[in-house]
Amino acid sequence: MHHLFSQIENYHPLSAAAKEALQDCFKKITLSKNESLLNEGQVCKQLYFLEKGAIRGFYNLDGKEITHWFGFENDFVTSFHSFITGDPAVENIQLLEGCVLWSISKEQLTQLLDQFHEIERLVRIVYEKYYIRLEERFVNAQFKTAKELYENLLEQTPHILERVPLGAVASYLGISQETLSRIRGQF
Amino acid sequence: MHHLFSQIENYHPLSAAAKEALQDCFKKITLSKNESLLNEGQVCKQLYFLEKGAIRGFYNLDGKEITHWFGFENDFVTSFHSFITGDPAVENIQLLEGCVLWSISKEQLTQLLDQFHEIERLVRIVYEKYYIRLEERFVNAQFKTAKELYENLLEQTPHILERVPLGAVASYLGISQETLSRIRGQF
DNA sequence: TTCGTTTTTTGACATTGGTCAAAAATTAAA
DNA sequence: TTTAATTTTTGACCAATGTCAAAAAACGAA
Repeated sequence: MHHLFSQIENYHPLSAAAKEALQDCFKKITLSKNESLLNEGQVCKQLYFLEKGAIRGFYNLDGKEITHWFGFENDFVTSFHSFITGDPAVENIQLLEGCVLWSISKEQLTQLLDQFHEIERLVRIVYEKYYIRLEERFVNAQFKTAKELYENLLEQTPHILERVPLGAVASYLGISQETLSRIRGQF
Repeated sequence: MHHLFSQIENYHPLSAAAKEALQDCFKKITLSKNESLLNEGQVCKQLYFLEKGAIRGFYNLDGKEITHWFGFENDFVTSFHSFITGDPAVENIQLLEGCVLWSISKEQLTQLLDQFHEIERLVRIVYEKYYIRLEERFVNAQFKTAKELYENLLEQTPHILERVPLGAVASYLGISQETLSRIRGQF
């Protein structure tokens, strides 16, 4: 809990009242490797904070699993589209390692957003960071060769290569596993 | 102004007080084709609402202009990274057509966010929509052939093809202009 | 440890899409 | 109009990367 709040206050400091209200909502969850947080077709009603472990989001395309994001320590994790719109998710969320998570429901969060301007602000600021992150990833992806993508990954997020099976990394980069394996062999 | 507010209230309804405060901040701007809203290296201090016209954001890569987004009627437009972080922008914003815009400064917006919880909420909700849009574009882009990208564009945003020079569309899709031209010839 | 499963690597080959250069078509300006 | 500038198309060629199949390596469970 401590950890969660120190991260939250990294984004935006909160009053004691807001903190208390948040504390009452977040529930601790411990799950082990390969378990699922969400399966496609389900509506994602929870937002998670990942205290420890690794997670991936993936969808199915022509019988292949395409991993389109990873979550690690201190990431907020959810199936964003589904969480916001209430539509069934097209993606699955699965643990790559045993994880410690904190969970809050959309309902609870909605109430807190009504009650506390400062929590609305917190969320707004979190969104800004995540938007920028996504934008950077997007711009970085286009017009790069497979080799450049690999080098970027090595530089910017080497932990992904250390903690995630190669197949998932390849689809994350948008290249085939064979190509990634060959590139990697060159180093 | 009318128009701007009817769009804003589409995202989130506002009290009379909040509306008034917003009205005092937004300034109308009219610019003509090929003019720039922002050049790379400048800090983007304005958020724009595009009432009429078309805009593109592009950056330079190996001497080529890569258009990575378009703005059309009813879009909010800014160099997001720069606007949020205060860093110099890596991108340029240029008019593809004569435009009518409404402009608000970051300073003004920050004040309004302090004063009105409901404006903070408005912004939060706008972010959600734009995040989802970007996410969809990203997922749609990866693992598609050039032809599929073109077909998607035809289906989902045909106005882009009608109002934007081919070179800009090609880089937006992440393919070469020649390839786009050839694909287009097949139809 | 050993067997079976999963993951990663390697090889051969096909294909998409990039590049460069020039021609054609379109648009804008004089 | 006529000319100049810009945009789009076409052709020839080639490099990067995907696919399929099989071998090798790594991992896990009994």
